[in-house]
Amino acid sequence: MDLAETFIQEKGFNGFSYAHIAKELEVKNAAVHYHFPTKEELACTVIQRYRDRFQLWINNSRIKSLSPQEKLDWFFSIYTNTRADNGKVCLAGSLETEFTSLPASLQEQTGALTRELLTWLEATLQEGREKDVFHFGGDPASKAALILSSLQGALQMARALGTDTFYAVVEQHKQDLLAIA
Amino acid sequence: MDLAETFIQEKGFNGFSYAHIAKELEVKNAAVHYHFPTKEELACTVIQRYRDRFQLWINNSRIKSLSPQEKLDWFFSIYTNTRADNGKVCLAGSLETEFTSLPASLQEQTGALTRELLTWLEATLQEGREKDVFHFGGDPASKAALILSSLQGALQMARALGTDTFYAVVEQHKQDLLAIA
DNA sequence: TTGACAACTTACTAACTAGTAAGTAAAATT
DNA sequence: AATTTTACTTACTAGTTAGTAAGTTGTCAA
Repeated sequence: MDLAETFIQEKGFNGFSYAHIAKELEVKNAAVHYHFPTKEELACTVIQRYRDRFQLWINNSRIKSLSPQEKLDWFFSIYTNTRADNGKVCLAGSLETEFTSLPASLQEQTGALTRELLTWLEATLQEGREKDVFHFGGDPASKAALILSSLQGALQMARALGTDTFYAVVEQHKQDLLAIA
Repeated sequence: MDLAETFIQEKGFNGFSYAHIAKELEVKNAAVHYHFPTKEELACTVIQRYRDRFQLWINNSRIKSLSPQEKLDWFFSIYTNTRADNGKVCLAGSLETEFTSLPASLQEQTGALTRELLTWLEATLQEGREKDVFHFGGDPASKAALILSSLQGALQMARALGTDTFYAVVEQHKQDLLAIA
């Protein structure tokens, strides 16, 4: 599952095979099929684990007790670490790019994951605006979608333009949110 | 080339084959290879054409004479039309997601395309700020990267969450840029 | 000690992948 | 009219894909 998750983030769902996983584990093809009969099931389990992990994090009292700025920094750090880890890309972003060629169950999982990320980010932005530390106009849901889409896109862009571009985007988001109106 | 461009935007570089193109054209596999010996060459030509088209647009006097707001609206409309066209995704974004499994020439083309988009957007943002119609802090290059990455990401996100999410992101960008400080 | 089960391997299939070599038929050039 | 070129088709290759069926081996419980 670790390998599958890595491969999806590095090469996409259509970019890896059972053979790739088997080779890394130094086992045969069929050994992987024994644990995950179909590729769809494998990927589905990987996304579910990813979702569970995120829910565990955001329900952790350490994260819950952070200030809005600290929460946002923590959220950004997820993406910064993803970038630092061999130029990986957001799991949701990778799957959305291949969305139309994905089995239905994966499309649903991808949607669910994206909605969960968006929901938490929206709540954090709203909390920050109420506490007068974030400044932005419009709907928190729209601003959350803007930030999430940008982080997704920036991880991809960084592959072509380098990590500096990714950092610039993150800093610009902070600038935009924290600037006194 | 039209079909290849569409396929890259719909299924990704690794998501289509010579057979797909041949079938659509009602010719044989080898007929496509006659015009484009390798898949790498085919995709390379497609990206080059896309780049040329963009350069033609931005050097057109009709686009050049637009106000910064109108230029930005025009730029957004490219992505809105892409979304409307069967839920396609940004060419650069699609290629960046598969970047690590792409031949070197395609990686270079992808980088060049992204830089060209970014350069134009940066100049437009700077022009708008100088004319006091756009308001944002920080470097225009960073703000350009933020907006481009977000448009890329929003097209992908819209596949999982629907077109409304894409529109919300575009409106939020306008809100952010045009809000009086 | 037997037997059940988990975790494999061996050996395979059918479909698809990019790419090629040789032949063909019509159009354009000489 | 003869020749060349363009745009194919037919027929193929070698490699990869997800997935399967049948057999093997070690572990653990009754």
